[in-house]
Amino acid sequence: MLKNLNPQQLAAVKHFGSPLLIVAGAGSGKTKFLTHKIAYIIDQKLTAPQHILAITFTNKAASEMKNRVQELLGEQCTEFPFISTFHSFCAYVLRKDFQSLNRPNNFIIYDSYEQQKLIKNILKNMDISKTSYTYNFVLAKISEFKNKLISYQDYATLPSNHILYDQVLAQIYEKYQQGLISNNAIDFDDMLFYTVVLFQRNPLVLAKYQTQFKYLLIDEYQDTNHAQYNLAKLLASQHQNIYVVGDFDQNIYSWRGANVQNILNFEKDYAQAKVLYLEQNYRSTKTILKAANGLIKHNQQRKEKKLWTENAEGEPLVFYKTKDEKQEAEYIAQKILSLKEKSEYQDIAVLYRTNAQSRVLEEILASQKIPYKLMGGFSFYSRSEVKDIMAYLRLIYNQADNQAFIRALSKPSRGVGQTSITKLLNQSQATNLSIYELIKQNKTNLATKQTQSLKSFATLIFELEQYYQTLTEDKIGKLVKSLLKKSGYQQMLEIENTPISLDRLENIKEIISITKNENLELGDFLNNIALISEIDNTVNLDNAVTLMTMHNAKGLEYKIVFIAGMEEGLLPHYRSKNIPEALEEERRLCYVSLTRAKEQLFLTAVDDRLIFGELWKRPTSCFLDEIPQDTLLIMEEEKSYSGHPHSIVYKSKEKFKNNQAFDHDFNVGDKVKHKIWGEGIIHNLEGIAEKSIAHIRFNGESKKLMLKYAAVTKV
DNA sequence: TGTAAACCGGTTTTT
DNA sequence: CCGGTTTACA
Ligand SMILES: Nc1ncnc2c1ncn2[C@@H]1O[C@H](COP(=O)(O)OP(=O)(O)OP(=O)(O)O)[C@@H](O)[C@H]1O
Repeated sequence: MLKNLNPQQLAAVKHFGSPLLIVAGAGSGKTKFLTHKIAYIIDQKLTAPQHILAITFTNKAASEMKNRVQELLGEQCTEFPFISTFHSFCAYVLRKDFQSLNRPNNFIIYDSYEQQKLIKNILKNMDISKTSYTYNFVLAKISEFKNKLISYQDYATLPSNHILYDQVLAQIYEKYQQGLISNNAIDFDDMLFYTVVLFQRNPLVLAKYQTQFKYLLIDEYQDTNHAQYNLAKLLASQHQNIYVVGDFDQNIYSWRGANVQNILNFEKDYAQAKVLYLEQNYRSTKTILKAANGLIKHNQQRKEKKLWTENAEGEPLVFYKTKDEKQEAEYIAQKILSLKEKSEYQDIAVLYRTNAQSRVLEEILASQKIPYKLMGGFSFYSRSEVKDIMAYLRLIYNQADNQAFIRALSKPSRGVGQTSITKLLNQSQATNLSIYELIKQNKTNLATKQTQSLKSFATLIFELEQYYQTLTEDKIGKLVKSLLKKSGYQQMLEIENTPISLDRLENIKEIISITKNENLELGDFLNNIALISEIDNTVNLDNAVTLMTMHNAKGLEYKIVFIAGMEEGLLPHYRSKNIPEALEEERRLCYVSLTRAKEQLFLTAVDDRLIFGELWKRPTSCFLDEIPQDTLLIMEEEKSYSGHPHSIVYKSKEKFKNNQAFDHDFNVGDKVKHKIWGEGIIHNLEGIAEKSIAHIRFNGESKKLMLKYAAVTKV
C-alpha cells in the first residue's frame, strides 16, 4: 500500500503521537500523503474508519479523496471515513446539535441570492439603499465579522474607535441576524460560526465529536480562516491527532478571510508539532516548474522553499496574443483540435480569472463541436428556472415556506401581483399562519379573481404533495415531471419557444437526472442544495475539456492547461493592483494556475476586451515578464508585435475607446482630503480607469466622486 | 391591480 | 451584457 511513496511521505504516514504539518510546494504529493495516511490508519486498525475526519477544500476534492482511499483499501473497506469540506462537516454537526444553542436542527441554508435579498430589504427599510452601504459591501463586512467569530452582540459593544466598528453596520448586522433567525435560516459563514460557538459553549457536545473523530486531517491548510482554525483546534485539543498539509504559496482565499498565519504558526499552536517538507515535484516538467518557481520568487512576503523534479525538460510555455476575446477563444479551440491527435479532451483544462470569461469560450467550443464541461461557479442552482422549480419543491416539502410560495405562485403568472402578495405577507405575519394556511382556511381578504387563483394554486400544491407520498422510487424526478405539466410551467416555456426557453427546459430536466441515481428524499435534497454547488452541470460528459476559474483549479492537475486572459486588469485583477498584499495573492493565483499543468501550458491575452459592451485596451500581464523568458515561447500573430509584451502598438484603424488613459492609485481604506468636504475615508472603489468612482465617507456623509475630476488628495 | 417594457447599476475569486 | 427594479400602461 505504501510502495509508491517517497521516504519523506513514508515517514509522515508512519508518524503518530504528535501533530504533524507538511509544508510543500505544488505537485509534491501532499494530497497523496493524506490519502495514504487515512488508508494506513484504517489498514493498521488504529481506529475504525468512521472515527477519521478528513477536511478538503471543495466537495469535489472530498469525493475524489474518498475514491482514492477506497482504491487503496480495496475490499476491506466497509465503513467509511468522514471526508468533507469544513462547511459540510458543520452542516452535519448543526443538523444534530444546533438545538443545544436553542435553534432548530431543521434550519435552511441561505445561498448568496437569498442573503442578498434579505440585506437589500433591510437597507431599503432603513432607507439607506442609496448610500455608501451597498449590499455587497455590507455582506462582505458581515462575512468578515463572522469569520473572525464576532457575533452581532459582540460587534455592537466594540468601542466606537475600534477599526472594525461602524454604528450603521452594527444595526444592519443585528437586523440581518434576526432576519435569518426568523426564517429559521443560517448562511455559509454561520455554519462555521455556530459550530465553533457550539463547541465553545457546550463541552459535552464538543467531547462527543472529539470521541467520534479521533483523527483529524486537513488539506490546503494555508487557506483556512480564523473560524476554521478554531474549529480544528477545538476538535484536536484532546487527542492531538491532527495532520495538516499546505503551501503558503498557494494561499489564494485571503479575500474570504483565509489567514496564512494559521500555517506559519502551526508549530506555536501545537507545541509538540513535527514539521516535514516535501521538495520533489512529481507533476510537471522541468520547464513548467522553472516558470512557476521563477514567477513566485517575485513575491516579497514569502519564505523561500525548494521544489525540483526529475521529470523531462518538456516543451516551453506558449504565449499567444490575439485581437479580442473571440479570437482568443478561437485560437484555444483550434489548438485543442490539433492537440486532439495526441491527447484526449479530458486531459485539457482552460483556466480563467473571472466567470464572465467562460461565455465566449463556451460559445466557440460549442461551435467547433468540442465537448466541454463547466466546473463550479454559481452555476446551476442559481439559474432562475432552477430556482423556480426549487421553489415548487420547497413548497411541496414545507407549505409554511412563504418565500417559496410567492416565487412558485408567480411563475407562470397567475394574476396575483405585488399588492395582493404584500397583503398576504402582512396577514401571515400578523396571524402567525402561513400564506398556504390562510388560503386553506378561507381567511384571505382579496378580490374574487385573486382568491380563486390562489385557491387553485393551493390545491395544485396539495395534489402534488399527495402524489409525492405515493411514489416509491425516483421520487423527485417523477414529482418534477408532474409539476412541470400541472403547474403550466412547461407550457409557459413551450409557448415562448425561444432558444433560451428551450435551454431552460433542458436545465430543469437536469434536476431530474441529478436526483435520479440516488434515491433521494425531498427533504435531504433540499437541505443540502446550498452545499452542492459544484455539480458539473453537463450530463456525464466523460471525455470533455474542462473550463473553470483559476480558484476552482486548486488541487487539480491536467496534462495540458490553457490560461486565458493574461492581461493587466484581469490577472492581476484591477481591484488588486494597487494593494501590495492583494497583488502578491494574484501572483500566487498565477503560480497555482501554472502548476496545474503536467506537460504543456498555453497562455493567451487580447489587445481589446469587451467589458459591459465596451472595448477596453489591455496591456499584457506583468506576470508574463516575471516568468523566466527562456521557458517562454512568444508566438507572433502580426508584425505589429515586436517581441516585448508591453511594446505592443495598436495599429488597427477601428474605433475604440482608449479607456486606460486615466489612472489613479487610491485604495479602499485610504484617508483623503477634499477642498470642500474636508477629510474622509474611501470605503469603496468602482469602475476602472477614467470611470473610477470613489465612495468617500466625510464626517458622516458619504459621496460618490469621479476620481478623474474630483479634487481629492491622499493624506 | 398585474404585467410588459424601459431603465439602471454592477464585475474578481466561493463554501 | 444581464438581471433586478422601477415605471407606464392596460
Ligand atoms: N511519491 C510519489 N511518487 C510518484 N508520484 C507521486 C508521488 N507523490 C505524488 N505523486 C504524484 O504527483 C502528483 C501530485 O500529487 P498531489 O496532488 O498529491 O500533490 P499536492 O502536493 O497535493 O499538489 P498541490 O499542492 O498542487 O495540490 C499526483 O499525480 C501524484 O500521483
